[in-house]
Amino acid sequence: MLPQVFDNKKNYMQPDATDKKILELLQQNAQLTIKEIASRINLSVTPVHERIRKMEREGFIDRYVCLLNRRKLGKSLLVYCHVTLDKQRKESFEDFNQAVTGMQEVLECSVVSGNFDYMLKVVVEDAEAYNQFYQLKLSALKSVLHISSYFVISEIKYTTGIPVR
Amino acid sequence: MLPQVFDNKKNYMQPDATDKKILELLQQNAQLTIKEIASRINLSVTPVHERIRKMEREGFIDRYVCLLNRRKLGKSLLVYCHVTLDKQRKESFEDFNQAVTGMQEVLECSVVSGNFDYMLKVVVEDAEAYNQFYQLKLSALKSVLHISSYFVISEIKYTTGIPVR
DNA sequence: GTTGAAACCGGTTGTCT
DNA sequence: AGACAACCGGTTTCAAC
Repeated sequence: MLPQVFDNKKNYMQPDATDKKILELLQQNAQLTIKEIASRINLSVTPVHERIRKMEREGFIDRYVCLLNRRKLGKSLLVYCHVTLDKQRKESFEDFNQAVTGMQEVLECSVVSGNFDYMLKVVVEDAEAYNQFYQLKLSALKSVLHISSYFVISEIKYTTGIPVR
Repeated sequence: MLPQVFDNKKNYMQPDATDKKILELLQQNAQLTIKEIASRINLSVTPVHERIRKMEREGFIDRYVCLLNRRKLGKSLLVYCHVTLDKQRKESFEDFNQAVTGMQEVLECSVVSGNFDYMLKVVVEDAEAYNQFYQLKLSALKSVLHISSYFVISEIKYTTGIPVR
């Protein structure tokens, strides 16, 4: 008998071609009924249902959300920021991570390679609201040394769907 | 009687506080049943149902999607790119917009203010896959003059939920 | 993997307040 | 505009193939 470490194939399960088709459809429209998905990929409802549940259990499907129209809700301004931290302070990164996680205006925040430390994506009402955010929240953090702001003039493409082929 | 241009309040309908609570919940978890939402905001199912349908009709709710775990699906590398176009060529922007819209690796693409023209968010398998994308797809476009790539080392925050308060 | 059936539950609609 | 109840359709589970 093989030692346990070699006996766990099921933990490394990967979606097959059929699973990937299902994921593609759900990434575009999570409201599709199982019935509808089944008919599009020429299967019956039972296996489609089982595949979806399995992928949810295994963590391939993170969660289901609705996407709102930010303009309609008055959040017309999108800004990408480059942030550089003060490396002198040992706890800068932890402090900044925690602060940013709590800011509703910040949709995305990543540590990046290059001549600055963080890339942020920020959503606010307008230029004045961004000024408030910039002055009172972001640059107010002790860990922040420098910020560059890039205002979005036109959104060409936005999708949450990752390639699954 | 008022001229027609003043007689269209319904076209400028905005969500009230109850609507916004519903949107907040659906942004976090679109699988919540109407029943569950109703109980959380102390209403019965009928008004919740009507409010959701209205916001879908009016375009406040764009669509419902499922979010996948990109690492589990082998797309481990996230890259932000700054792209500068060749302004000599009149049709550069249209060409670039169209090309990028068709690239599955590009999740986000925006025209920005500043010392470059576009901000892109790209998802690929690994460094080698990014090299392929960079060499064969992005820098292969005639309209592209310059590209700077910023590799994501650590994703601190990612949400699709915009602030609705 | 398929079919069919059955139980269940949520969405949907109409009526009433 | 909200509550209540009845109906309909999809989900979920099961058995048998």
